[in-house]
Amino acid sequence: MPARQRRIRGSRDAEAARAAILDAAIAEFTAKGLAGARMEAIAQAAGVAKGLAFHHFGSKDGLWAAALAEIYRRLRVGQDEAALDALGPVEGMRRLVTDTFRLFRDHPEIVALMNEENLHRGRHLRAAPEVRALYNPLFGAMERLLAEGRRQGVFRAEAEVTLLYVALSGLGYFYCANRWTLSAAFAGDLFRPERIADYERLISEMVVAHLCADVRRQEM
Amino acid sequence: MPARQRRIRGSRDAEAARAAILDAAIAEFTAKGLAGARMEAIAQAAGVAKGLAFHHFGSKDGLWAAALAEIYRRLRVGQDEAALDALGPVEGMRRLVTDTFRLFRDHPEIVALMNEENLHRGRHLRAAPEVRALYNPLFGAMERLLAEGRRQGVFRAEAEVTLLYVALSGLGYFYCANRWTLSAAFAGDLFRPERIADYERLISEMVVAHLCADVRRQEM
DNA sequence: TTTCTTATTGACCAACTGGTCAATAGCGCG
DNA sequence: CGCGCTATTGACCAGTTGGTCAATAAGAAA
Repeated sequence: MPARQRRIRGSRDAEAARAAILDAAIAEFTAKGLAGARMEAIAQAAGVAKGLAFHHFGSKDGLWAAALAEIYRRLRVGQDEAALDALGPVEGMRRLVTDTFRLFRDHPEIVALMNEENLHRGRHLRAAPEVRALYNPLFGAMERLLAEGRRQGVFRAEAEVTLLYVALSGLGYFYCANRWTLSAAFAGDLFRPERIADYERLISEMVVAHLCADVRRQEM
Repeated sequence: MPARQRRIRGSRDAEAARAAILDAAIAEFTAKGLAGARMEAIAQAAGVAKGLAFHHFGSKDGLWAAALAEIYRRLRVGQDEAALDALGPVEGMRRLVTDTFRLFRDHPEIVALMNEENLHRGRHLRAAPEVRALYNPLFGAMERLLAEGRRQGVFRAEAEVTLLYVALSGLGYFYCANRWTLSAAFAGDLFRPERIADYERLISEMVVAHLCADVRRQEM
């Protein structure tokens, strides 16, 4: 068997160099944003010449687009929709909320790049139509949870999946994206483990409570 | 009576020029971010020489800090906590959710600047301790709503105000902050009026359902 | 080996950008 | 009126930055 993998045409290991540049770019973009990032700094962190980054990615924008695609790949693999079905509707939905929260917590680069991409009105993302398909399996799993919940009679509220997903993501996203301004504004580090645990409990209860709630609640 | 206001020492109207620069800066920062913004573009949009911006704000960072302070001022005046008490616990809380959502929807500059400030780990905000006090009246109003709700027996869940506020804000924030990537990823413009109305209903129900829910819900 | 393709480098550049400064022009004050 | 203070300008600058390019190295193909 060949030692590792078929080497790409050219020199030592083009694939590895490309990956190193991409990793360094994600780190730099996360810390400085698109406009604030420096190609020289990225190349240096990757241990290659600056020209090589342009050789592999064409331009700063090209590198950004590649970084963004990689981010969405990580987002997809972080959400394990297969595991949800086995948990049943209530626990499955709760798990989806906490997993999404954890994903944003553990991957600041996802949050940072999504923010920056929205600053540019999703220009680079619109050019990547494959991203849309990533959400299909997740939405499918959510549909199944909702249907099963209604069948069992525990879920009484109607819910549209995409809006529900937006709400559920937002609960986790904001906490992570605005970590610094929130901490500065209200005092107290939000990322202390017990605060995180409190919040995780709050938001999963919130989603479940809504799904289980009778649509006609007592009017005060 | 003097025509308008006492003019400041110096030439024509320093205050007006300062305000024009600040407005232009907020617009430019919103569109391009801190690193992407150009001092020359800001000055041109304000109709003044670039040097004047430095004269009034010292540096790009100084201008950023001033813009950020102005943003938080707008955030405060957009939340009318006095009106909440009159609505009673359920409707008051619902109103708080929808008002916060509307605030982020109508003021993209708040969302954009908060995002960028978090990229810099809240460095500029920590230097502005007056921001902390802005939240006190809001938190006070929330506390009163919660207490009244518990007294009436409609709110059965325990809730800590700051975490509840984070959750409630996140529901509206994410929808606006990620408008472009969400639209690109799932197809369909999120800002069509009926989608907004659907979402508004969803998130206010979500918060209220949680507060009203019995902590011990039926386990599936 | 020779050749062809491609990865990789380091020097180089033209454009840009935050910031400075000397000069000027209004305005209030004595 | 003349003095002093400050807003305002436009020219200027030095450091930076995305991007280019000719030269080189190194594997694959023949």
